[in-house]
Amino acid sequence: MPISLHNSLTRRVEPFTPQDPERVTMYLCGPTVYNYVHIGNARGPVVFDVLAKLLRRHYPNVVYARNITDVDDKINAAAKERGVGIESITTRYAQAYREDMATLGIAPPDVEPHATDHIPQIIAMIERLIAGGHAYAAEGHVLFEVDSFPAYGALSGRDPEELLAGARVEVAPYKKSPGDFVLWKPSTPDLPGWDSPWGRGRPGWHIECSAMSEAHLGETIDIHAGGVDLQFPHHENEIAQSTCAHGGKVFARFWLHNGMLTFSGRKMSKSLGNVMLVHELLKEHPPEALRLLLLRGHYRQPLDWSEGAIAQSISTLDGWYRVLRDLADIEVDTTRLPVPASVEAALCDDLNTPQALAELSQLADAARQASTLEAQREAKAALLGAGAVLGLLQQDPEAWFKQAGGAAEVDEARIEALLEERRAARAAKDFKRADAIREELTAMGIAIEDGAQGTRWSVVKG
RNA sequence: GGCCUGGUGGCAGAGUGGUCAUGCAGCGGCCUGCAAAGCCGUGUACGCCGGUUCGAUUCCGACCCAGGCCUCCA
Repeated sequence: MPISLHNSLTRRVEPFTPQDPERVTMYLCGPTVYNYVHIGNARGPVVFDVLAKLLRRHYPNVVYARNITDVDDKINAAAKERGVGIESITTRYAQAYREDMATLGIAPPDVEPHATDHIPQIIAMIERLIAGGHAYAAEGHVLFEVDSFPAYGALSGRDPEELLAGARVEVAPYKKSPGDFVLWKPSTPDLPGWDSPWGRGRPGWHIECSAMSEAHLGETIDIHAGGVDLQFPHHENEIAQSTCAHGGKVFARFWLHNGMLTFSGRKMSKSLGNVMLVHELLKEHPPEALRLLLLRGHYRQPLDWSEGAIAQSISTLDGWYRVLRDLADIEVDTTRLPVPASVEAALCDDLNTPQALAELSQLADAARQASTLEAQREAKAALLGAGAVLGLLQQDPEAWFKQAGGAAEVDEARIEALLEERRAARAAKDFKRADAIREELTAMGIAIEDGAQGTRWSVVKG
């Protein structure tokens, strides 16, 4: 089934055909590593992880790059504030980012370029831009000359003239035009810097992504993804830089933008101070529920984060894992899981994950009702296959039910002892005692179910 | 002010020019020692006003409201 994706360049859903089916390329703007990331920062990585998984089922070779920005004024500020070196900040938070992403079930990208490993490429690209008349040096800075690129503003639907009128920021005196942006800026001795034709300095933010995607994916890439808040100016600037550095070649054929995560209806952002750190959320909630929550809305729509939504996601996963637990003895070949057609169709339609999740619920119903061994095997494989492409349902059902919400400990021995005592009480028809034990377990945060296969327990998650 | 999204049942959230979204919660029943789970059944949903149409939640226009971007931002 062909994949269709909404392309921000045309504002339409278009059939996706790669430039080279033997090498499909995708780039996602990664984090600036100066602190832990918040859950809003994880939305893009999660939805585009699903896209990467989908693409890999359609094409033999997908190269997915997600960068690490490890040179930035915010990093410098954080290092100074804490009285530590730049590298101790970037190393620490890059590692924390990898861990957070992995815990959310996000597969590592094929390439994870670091900006500081690409300084020669950045300098070379800037030199090309200057040579081509698209950039100029001024007072130790190098600036991109927006007027040299007539298509500037096409992605975000902006008229360059109006942009200048709307500029809220004081315009630096060395700029030829207010819209010009920094490619290279000078560093003082206390700041990280590299020797360059323009003196010791450091790169601007936008040029990093252009240089890194060129280095690893080539001059024209198939898909460039990121949050919609990066559409302007970051992505617009990337297009300007890369197109001009590549003699007018198309930079990215498809631009995908995910909507913002909101909290009480407001964009979750560091500057508003309404952020929920992934690092903190993982202490209290099962990671899979957080991932599911991020996939419950269409990626281009805003999605509101709330405790209630987490609880709903947990309930949903409880239901699905209950089915898988009942089918635990059914053997399926997990190395070749099929993606059910209904789920495939939903995802191929501009990554409609809410629809895919609705289909997953149907598959769970079907699996629950399967009666013959063959039907059960098929239904379980379908459920696991659907889960695999979404990055869900991949753990042992028992592990799901027995894990605490976050880092809390579960005293299994004590639970088993109480359940054994309750079993004896029920056998003796001492229901008063049996119910008292159940209440005790409830107080411990343990729920139980009496079924045909005996009594099962699970941790009540928050 | 400019540009761009979106307003769907108690909540979340897809979708469609004319019979069903789906999930969570609720209600009734079956099952159960009682629960839980499961099963069966259950709800005058599509911001407002016009227009096009045999028929509009779906297309068009105006309006109201919410959110995002306008060089920190996923």
